[in-house]
Amino acid sequence: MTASGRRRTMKDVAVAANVSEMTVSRVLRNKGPISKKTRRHVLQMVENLGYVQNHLAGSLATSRSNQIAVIIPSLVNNVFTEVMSGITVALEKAGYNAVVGISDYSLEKEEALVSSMMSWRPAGIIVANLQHTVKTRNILANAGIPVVEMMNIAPNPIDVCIGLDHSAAGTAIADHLLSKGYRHFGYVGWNREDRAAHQRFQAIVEQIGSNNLSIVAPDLFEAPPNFAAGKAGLRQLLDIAPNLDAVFFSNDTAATGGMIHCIESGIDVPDQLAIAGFSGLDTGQNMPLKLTTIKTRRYDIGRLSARNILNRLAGQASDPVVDLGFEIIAGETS
Amino acid sequence: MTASGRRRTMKDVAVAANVSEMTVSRVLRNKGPISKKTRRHVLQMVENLGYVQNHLAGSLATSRSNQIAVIIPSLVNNVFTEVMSGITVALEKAGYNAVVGISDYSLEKEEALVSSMMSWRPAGIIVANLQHTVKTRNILANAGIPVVEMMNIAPNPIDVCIGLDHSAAGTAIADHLLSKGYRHFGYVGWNREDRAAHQRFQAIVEQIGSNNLSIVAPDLFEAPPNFAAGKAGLRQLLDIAPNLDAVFFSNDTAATGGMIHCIESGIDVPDQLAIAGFSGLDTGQNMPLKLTTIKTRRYDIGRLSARNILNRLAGQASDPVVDLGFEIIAGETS
DNA sequence: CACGTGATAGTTATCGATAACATAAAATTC
DNA sequence: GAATTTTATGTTATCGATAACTATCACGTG
Repeated sequence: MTASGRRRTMKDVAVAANVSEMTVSRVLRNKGPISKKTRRHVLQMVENLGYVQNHLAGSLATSRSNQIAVIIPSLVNNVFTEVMSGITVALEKAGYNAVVGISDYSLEKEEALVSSMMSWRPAGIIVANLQHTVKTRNILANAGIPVVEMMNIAPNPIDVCIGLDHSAAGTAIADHLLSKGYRHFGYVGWNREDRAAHQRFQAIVEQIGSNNLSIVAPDLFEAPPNFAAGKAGLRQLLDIAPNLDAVFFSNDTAATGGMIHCIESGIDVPDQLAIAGFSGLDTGQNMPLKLTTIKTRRYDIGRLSARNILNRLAGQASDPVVDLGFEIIAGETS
Repeated sequence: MTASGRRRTMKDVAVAANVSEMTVSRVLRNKGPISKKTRRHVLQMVENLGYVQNHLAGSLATSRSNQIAVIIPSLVNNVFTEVMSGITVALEKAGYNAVVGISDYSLEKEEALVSSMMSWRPAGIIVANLQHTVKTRNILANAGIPVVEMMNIAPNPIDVCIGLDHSAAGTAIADHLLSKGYRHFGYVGWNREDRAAHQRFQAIVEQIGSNNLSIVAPDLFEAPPNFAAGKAGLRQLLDIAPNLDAVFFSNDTAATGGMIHCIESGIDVPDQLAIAGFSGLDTGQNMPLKLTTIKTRRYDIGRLSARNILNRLAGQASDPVVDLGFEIIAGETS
């Protein structure tokens, strides 16, 4: 069917169909008036020649593209996978593509990625969190395209932010365990570069402090703890502080690992030790004991971030701050 | 710092630096001889103006880009996240970007994605698996860029394939359980659209059949089972066939769910029921009982797929078939 | 000291599309 | 049936860079 050889251009199609390039362009973009007959004929030639449009040229001419840049800290973290799913599904429906970069929780890498991606003149850009280098912020602020900072919210986003209030989430989960009567708290997590986790942690510490209690929070990891790290982390934490009666984990996956540690070590949950996570992942809700956690709307954060950009590209206005909230799941581990 | 207003072009920089556009271009690409002084000066102006190169124009002129298209079936599946990590890390090092599309295990969506992504003239393309529509295959075969089909291998890839032999993997895991003396087999999984899973399943069925034994494999799911589905799936399977002594899961996540079901239901693993997964994910290896499974080199598949493309772009040749193999993990669940 | 040689910088044509304007043919109006 | 829209198509200039070629200039050499 498609012949090999030199790359086909619009001209090839035009010649084959005996029309001008402009007509081909119009047919392919469904723009302007084209007779049914011409359209059919042109499309036939496109098919015959196996012609694929060159969006580089098109975008250069229109200075418009259907690519949306997305920069997230990690793909290993289940949370961002769900966010990404939301984004790609929403974009796909509108005929847009996501160009993904992984910053690995490094603001410097993020800066490099933003810079590099900008050079492709994306139609919009989605970044995670609100903390960026000065240069990143500068580029984004002057990009002239819709920017969404997702996951977290704050009063003054660069452009628009969509997510939840992590401080409030931290306070809420701390309150929950406090109200259940726990008094000896521990924390297993990582928040050196993960600003949102850090915010939650700070809120937890503060809330517990305001009840004149304290929390044991050793610096255990170099990255957000996964299942294995959560499991090992709880063991280490209990070595340091054996008399804890409740432990916060910085995410559900680590908390699930913690639960497994308890099962293995014969620690009774929640009577001997309460466990709380963050995210509300499926896995935690399907453990023998339903995990106490905070459910966030990850998929929706992705979906709405994408939609927000598409809407603004279509001329709609947007609130600068979109709070999708969160929900306490009072599980069986507390 | 960066002024707002009209987008800067290379010309703006050229004028500001009092040199030709070509000189600016040379400085920015580190190409051709440029005096130290001019280079410094030009870079200063770039900085001052906050100029960001327009790769659309550049790529159009050179018909070369630093974007690699990647199409995977799913992001929710942990396997592909690790693959993606491998890809992005490898690409990043070389200054390339990944453009990701999710096919959702649909060959039609894959076709649409391939078509759409090709229009951006990526430097290379990575797709998952070996099964594609005729049109997809056609486009890829005539794309004139390096193509990698990853995850699975077969004798005649479109261009290059990198992965493992799923039939052999199926045979191996079946052999393992057979050698342990299990005789009443069940299967929890999904393989309607997931060709690789289907291959493994077929090999399992065949191997078991050749020992004059059979396997109970109801059609339970609409998508690859996750943790919750694995858990529920095992329950359903045991309802149908209570006397099984060994169950294969199509992936580790589902198998882990199955283990949880056993813990909850007081089913003794492995004495009463053996469990086997596929992938060798971290989680399965950190359960109270180490999961019996097949370990695949997911990260490496991604990494090497990306490297393969980069190498070929640099003129190196490549074997058409790269088998990264697999490894049986004889865990404690069998 | 005239001349080749390498280092540095500039010119012109081009990549493949689309915007904006111009034109031709068909349909409508009076 | 001439005038006026409307519909369908073609022309030309342009988007922002780079390839390929050309033009300087400084410098050492026989």
